[in-house]
Amino acid sequence: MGCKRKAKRILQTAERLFASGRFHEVTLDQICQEAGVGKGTIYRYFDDKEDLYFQVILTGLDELVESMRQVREQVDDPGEGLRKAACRVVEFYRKRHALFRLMHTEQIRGSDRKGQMWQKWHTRHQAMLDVFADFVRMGIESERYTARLSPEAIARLIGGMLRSGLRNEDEMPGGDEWPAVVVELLESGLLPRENGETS
Amino acid sequence: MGCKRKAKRILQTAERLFASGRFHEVTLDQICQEAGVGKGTIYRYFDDKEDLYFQVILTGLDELVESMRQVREQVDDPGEGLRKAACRVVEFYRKRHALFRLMHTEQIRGSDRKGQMWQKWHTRHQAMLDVFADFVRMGIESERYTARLSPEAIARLIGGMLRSGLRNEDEMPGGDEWPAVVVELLESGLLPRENGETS
DNA sequence: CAATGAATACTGACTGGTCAGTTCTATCCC
DNA sequence: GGGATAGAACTGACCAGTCAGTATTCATTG
Repeated sequence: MGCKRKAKRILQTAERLFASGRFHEVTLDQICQEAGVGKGTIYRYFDDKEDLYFQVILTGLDELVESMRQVREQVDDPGEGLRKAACRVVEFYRKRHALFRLMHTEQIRGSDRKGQMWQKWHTRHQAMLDVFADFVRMGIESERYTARLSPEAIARLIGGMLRSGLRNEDEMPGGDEWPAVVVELLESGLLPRENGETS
Repeated sequence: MGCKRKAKRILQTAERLFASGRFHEVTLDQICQEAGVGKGTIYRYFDDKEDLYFQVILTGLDELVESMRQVREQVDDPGEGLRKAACRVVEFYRKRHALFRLMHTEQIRGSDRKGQMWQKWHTRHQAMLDVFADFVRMGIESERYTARLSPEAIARLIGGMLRSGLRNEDEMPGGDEWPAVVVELLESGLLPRENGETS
């Protein structure tokens, strides 16, 4: 049982290192050295390298999901909700850029244990997107939005845009602004328009 | 100098295998076996495993860029251009799903030769996005669009959305439709609106 | 056209290094 | 004291990359 302080240090170090290089470029010796723990200690808390890798991702994603759900609880207005949620995501990944890289370095299938791991990843990622989808749905139900796409699909689009923005934040306009701007851009495509159609 | 038939086979096999697993999970023995060439032959055409990996990506990306540039030559209307370009991207990656995975499995920096490689990747990726950006710019200059974001930024957003869509095509509405729908959704956020503002 | 030989393309067994994972003893600190 | 930990030393698997030898191609010559 013991304190999980060591486990936490290992996770933090691993997060940083795994984000700075590919899986095979990061050695456990490196991790335990930089974390200031013995190599054996890693194996006290994690099954193997692969497990450690996934724990890094999953614990990080859990934090994000938790934070997103708060937004859903606290906000009623769809537009505001979408903007707040977007800002939340961006803030989170900005703070933990290492995790961002890691999270979106899409790794691959696999029907074994690794498959289960990606299953878990998928669940959490979905949970995050669901927050966006819920706000969109809210907007549609209250007839503020009209959409040719499902809320889930739109949620994914938002996710994709935020990801692109994060990857190139230097090209995005001032500071905390851009996530809101991006969401508004998309949102205004959801608003019903009386006059001319797009195409 | 002989035909590069073998080189091509190696590239094709490598594309498939690299897309199906992470870099360290794919062995050269596997590649040369499935490609039906001797291991040494790989080294006749490629410097090393890393080089092979990048060649797969770069040659693929080159094809896509070429295809995108055609769209720019052939289309004048911004809206139509964006839609066509989006469809082109999606078609391409649909045909070569392996490449899609590979392309967007963002690998990591590195100041050595690997850095140069990512430089090249970046150039080509930029070239692809530039096609979108050019159409957006065209729309802005002709005063059809008004945007709070730069054409480059918007191009990235489009890229992000298409990527999300491709990753989950099953959730997207009917067949070849969705790229156009997605672009129109964003485009309608670019059209000037007389009445109420979004926020 | 066949024979010759040189150049080039190719093969796959082998090697050396790397590293995940284990074990064990000395040490820490609760 | 006793459980947790450090970390050195070890092992065994694995695999990128090599290279000596074989096959193929092609130009040259009688």
